[in-house]
Amino acid sequence: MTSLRTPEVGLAAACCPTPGQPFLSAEDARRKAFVFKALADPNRLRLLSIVKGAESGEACVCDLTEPLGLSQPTVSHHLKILVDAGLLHREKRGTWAYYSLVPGAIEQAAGLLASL
Amino acid sequence: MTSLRTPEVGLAAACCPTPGQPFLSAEDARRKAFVFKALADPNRLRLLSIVKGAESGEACVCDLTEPLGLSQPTVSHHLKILVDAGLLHREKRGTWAYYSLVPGAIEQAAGLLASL
DNA sequence: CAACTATATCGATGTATGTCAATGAATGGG
DNA sequence: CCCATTCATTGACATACATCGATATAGTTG
Repeated sequence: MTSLRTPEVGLAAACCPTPGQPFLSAEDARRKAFVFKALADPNRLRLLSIVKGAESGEACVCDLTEPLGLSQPTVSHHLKILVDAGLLHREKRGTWAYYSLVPGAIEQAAGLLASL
Repeated sequence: MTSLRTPEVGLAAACCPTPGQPFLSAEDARRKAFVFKALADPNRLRLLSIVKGAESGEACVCDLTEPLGLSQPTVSHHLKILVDAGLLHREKRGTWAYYSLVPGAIEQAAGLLASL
């Protein structure tokens, strides 16, 4: 990605219905596609699944590297994409970075489909 | 696409919950990601939106080329991806190919998120 | 059968994406 | 203050993908 675009806020901007349009505008489509792009990778779905199923509701990178069989930089990369899409929340506590589901984000992403 | 893989059935195979697993299996993740991949493109979302909003519930390729500003081969390509994902249904009547939403497919795709 | 129309497929091309090894940045412990 | 640990960033590379023009296929009509 050239990434000179706006930081992209993910779900926060992709949830607005545009009633007057005959069909999905290019901008709305782009914003919604951005969220689905984050969901369009098996390893990212598994990351979401692990975080969702975690006892404490959160997981650090070191917990996520081994079950997926990916390198630490790769996991970090995927987590960033999920955070940018508004699906995961990142909290740094000491040396560790804890990732947790953004409340309601999954449901909101599902709602993007209903408002096509 | 190398496309020597199995034809990939999209939603039909991506909807099975696997209760015993600690988290999403690699295979389930792959199948679900396949559906989200189909949704991860702005033009494909707009195609779905147009078909959904069509009076008759269906649209032919010639109706879809102009509003998106894409070439006919490109539109055909995107439609094939949506059909393979189980989201659209294709019916050839005479010279025209009519595309319509697979009933319940959108809701089913949304359900994939709930069963992470 | 020939000509026309609507779609699909093919081949090429530029860009995006997933992945890793190497490196950098921040924190905590001796 | 140095070192170990945890995570993020960078650079490189191979693969996947979106797109188009050209071509093939199939149905329609003369």
